Amino acid sequence: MNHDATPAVASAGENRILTALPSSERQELFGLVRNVTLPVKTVLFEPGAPIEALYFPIDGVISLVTPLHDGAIVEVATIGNEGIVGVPLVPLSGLAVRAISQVAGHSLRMDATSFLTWFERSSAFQALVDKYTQALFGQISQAAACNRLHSSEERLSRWLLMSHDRVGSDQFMITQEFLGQMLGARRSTVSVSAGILQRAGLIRYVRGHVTIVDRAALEAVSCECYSVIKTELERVVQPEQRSLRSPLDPRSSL
Amino acid sequence: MNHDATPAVASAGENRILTALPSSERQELFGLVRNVTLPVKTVLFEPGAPIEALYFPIDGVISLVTPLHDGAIVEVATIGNEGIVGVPLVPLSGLAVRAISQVAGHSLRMDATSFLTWFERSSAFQALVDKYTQALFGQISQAAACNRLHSSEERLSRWLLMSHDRVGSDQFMITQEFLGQMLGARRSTVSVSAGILQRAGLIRYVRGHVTIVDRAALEAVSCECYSVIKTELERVVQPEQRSLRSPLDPRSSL
DNA sequence: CCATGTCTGTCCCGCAGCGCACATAGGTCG
DNA sequence: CGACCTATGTGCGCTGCGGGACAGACATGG
Repeated sequence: MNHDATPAVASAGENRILTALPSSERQELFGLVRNVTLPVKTVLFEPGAPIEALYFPIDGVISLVTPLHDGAIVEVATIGNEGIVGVPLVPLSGLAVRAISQVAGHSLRMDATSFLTWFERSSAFQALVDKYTQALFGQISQAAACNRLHSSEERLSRWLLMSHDRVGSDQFMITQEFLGQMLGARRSTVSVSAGILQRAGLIRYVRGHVTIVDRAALEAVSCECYSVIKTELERVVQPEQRSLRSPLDPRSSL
Repeated sequence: MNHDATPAVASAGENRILTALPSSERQELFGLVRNVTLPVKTVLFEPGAPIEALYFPIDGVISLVTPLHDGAIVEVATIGNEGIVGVPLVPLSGLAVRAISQVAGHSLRMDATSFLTWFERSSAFQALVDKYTQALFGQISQAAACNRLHSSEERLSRWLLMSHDRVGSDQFMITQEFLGQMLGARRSTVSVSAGILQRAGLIRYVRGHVTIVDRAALEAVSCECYSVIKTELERVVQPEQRSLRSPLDPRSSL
């Protein structure tokens, strides 16, 4: 399933967390990772299972999903080359979610022990990981609100945009059945929503092959959550700045 | 709004994170905190605003909510004496959510700088904070799924149970209007759901005063999310153990 | 004790999306 | 080429809940 010695650079380039490191550290870290190919539906870890390895995606999309007792699953975050799969990492403990690849691609795999060692050793690495963890936290929070209040069409558009950003291509594969699970919607609902987008000329969708045709229009259809999440993720690898949004109403009293 | 020198122990006792620390460290930490009273609707921080202080609730309930551009807000997590308000903390950065007290109570307030200092200095403190952060992460993930798939009645029951655990009493105050915002539902929807629970004899609800009458029955009505989240939060202050749930299907391949 | 504001129960309408079912088109493989 | 599987489009009834609007019960201050 995974192949060592795969060419290190894929279509979307490198993982942006690692790229943001000082080059000397980055070179050292590259010695600790292994390039693995992740076919669609590969499960990287299950809820509660201790994390043995973390993944720095290069291309493709990996989702964090919450499985419910009745077998339903709901996506809570998607991770691409802007992030890390496996944080927040606590030794001997596990995350409460499943990580599963949605769009096939490549990742750099790092042992949890190596990760922890580097986290201790490199303040640059630690800062990036901490910032990403916080952004991931925000992404999930936004998804929680989005899942509650936004329509299936808005959420579908958001999902397509987020995936478009992550795979380095206008086209990628995802079946409507699978998409329905991610969005917490019935397949037929996805079919209808996708049909609307398709007839409007925003996408093309044939047997699992999605093509983004009119990105700008898609952004207009999508809910605000897309840009909110994107902005927050961009901040992780951007140089210093104080606050995420305008400090609107700094804590009311106290 | 906040009063120093408030009696240190309230109905629900102490904050369980701090209580789990070795007593010597705990005593030292108590020198850094201040007991503050948090009336209902007190905003502790806004999305994007740098965190200046963290709160260790003693009683009462504080919610993390995601505000949307149209003014709607959705609750993504509730925090009581089992947790910390303000994590994951990254210097100069802010969380993407608003923290607002839902049920009035008391908290121990700690400056962010003191928090970071202790986080560096005490491995016990660090371990607890990290574990709680991970549990909070899980709580939000579960809420994201719950918000999508569960009925308003299930979610209402869950909310009541979680609050019941946190306030040290069978009775507390929360208006249906406010509850509706938390649940991402109309007030009238809450009224109907609450009416059903009330007529069934599970709760009493008069002008903002909720009384939990039949807790067991409430658990039966609530979705699984209540127990999933509770279990995960309990683990934080419990002695070592390896995994959250059974390591069902350890990563499929690789 | 009354006025005003708050909180709640209820009703009507409309719709998004579920549950279920079925038909068809695009691929695959022998 | 034909059997067969996968993925999609679509229709229909049902329902939970949004949107909006009122009226009654309760609380608090003047």
